[in-house]
Amino acid sequence: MVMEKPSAQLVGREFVRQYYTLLNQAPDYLHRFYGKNSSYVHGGLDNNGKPVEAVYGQSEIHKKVLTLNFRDCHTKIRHVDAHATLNEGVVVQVMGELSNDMQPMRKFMQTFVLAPEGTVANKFYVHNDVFRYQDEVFGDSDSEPPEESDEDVEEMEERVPSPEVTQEEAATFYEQTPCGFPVQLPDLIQLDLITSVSSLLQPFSWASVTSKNLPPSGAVPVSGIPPHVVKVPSAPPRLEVKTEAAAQRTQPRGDQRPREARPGPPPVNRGPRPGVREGEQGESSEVRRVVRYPDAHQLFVGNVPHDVDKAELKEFFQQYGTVLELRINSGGKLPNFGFVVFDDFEPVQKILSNRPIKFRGDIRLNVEEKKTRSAREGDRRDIRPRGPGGPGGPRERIGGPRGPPTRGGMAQKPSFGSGRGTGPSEGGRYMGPRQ
DNA sequence: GTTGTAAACG
Repeated sequence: MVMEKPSAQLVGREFVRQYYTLLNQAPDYLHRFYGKNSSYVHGGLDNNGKPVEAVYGQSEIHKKVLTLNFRDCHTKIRHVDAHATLNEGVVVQVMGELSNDMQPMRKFMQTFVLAPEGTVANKFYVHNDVFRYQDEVFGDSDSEPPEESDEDVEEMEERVPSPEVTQEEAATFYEQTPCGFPVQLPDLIQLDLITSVSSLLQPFSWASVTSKNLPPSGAVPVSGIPPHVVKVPSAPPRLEVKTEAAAQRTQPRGDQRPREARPGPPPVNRGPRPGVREGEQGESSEVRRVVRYPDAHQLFVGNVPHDVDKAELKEFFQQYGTVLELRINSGGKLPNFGFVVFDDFEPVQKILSNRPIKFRGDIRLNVEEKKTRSAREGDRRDIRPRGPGGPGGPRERIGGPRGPPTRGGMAQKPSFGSGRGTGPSEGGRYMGPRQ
């Protein structure tokens, strides 16, 4: 029959579905995706805390997989990129979160190189599989496995209606290679347009995907699929692989009630998640939700010259970190202030401790950590370190007779009169009068 | 001289 070549994206997606399904349902068979010359690494640190090396070949991979003790492994796929690559292959990059054996979700990135298997059209095997946990690579600074644990598991249970489809898919799988052990040929993903497309349309429904409060990133691009074939809801927020069986096994904390019977809304009290950055969703301009960023990632900037433009200011702040967004409040004659959003709290802290921040040579920007109103109210904190020599005693000579009480040294909020408290008061606050 | 936006279901 005439087989059109499926797009890389289609292959990637189909593969991803099969792979994580198998990982969940029958990890012992996972090695069948690989070939003699395949490479495989799945996170892990050696004794020195260095990421472990890959293993090669199907049987080594099989052993390796066994040591990883996959049990009831759940994956949240956040994003899949798939590109055609050399030699008719497809490179697939997956970002998501993985929970094994009831452990907390951990963020990961996984890259596959799928190579045509050769003998059969649209059949691929995994030539390379590179998996790393974010928390193993970055310190723990940016990834937060701990707090994720409880709520997240629960959240997840709630949102997974379980695609029955995946099961039957996996079943077909085994049938193809009934024998339990290493077949010479990897037995891979078999992809013909018919099966994959129909499975995309039918069993594997995007309905099984819920769109909680996600950032608008998870969209798996579906372009490249023959028009008549697939219509996927415009922006599937996230793809989840999970099975019914799996869902049952994972009842957290012994709560056996069915989801539907559970009263009340799911507990979703996570802080605002910094959204996806602006620049890079290539194709379709999807619905962009406005994301609130955590205050800690934002910098309040006052004393901004009236004639700055965003680009200039953004450029200026880029030297401290990645500026995700920058807004300037310029109302008429009002004093100019704005907010700089970074991707992390760290640049903010860096800036704060580098004060005074000079812009255009001599303009001191009034930079502060952004404060929400609630935060501002309570901030008359008296926790400031007492001046040298004790609470009351101006005998140490602070500013001078009749001058403003503290100036220079320990001043909490030296200027901008509003008397709002301060952030972490280190020395070197912005001292009011601009020059 | 200065700290937005939007939204609301209990």
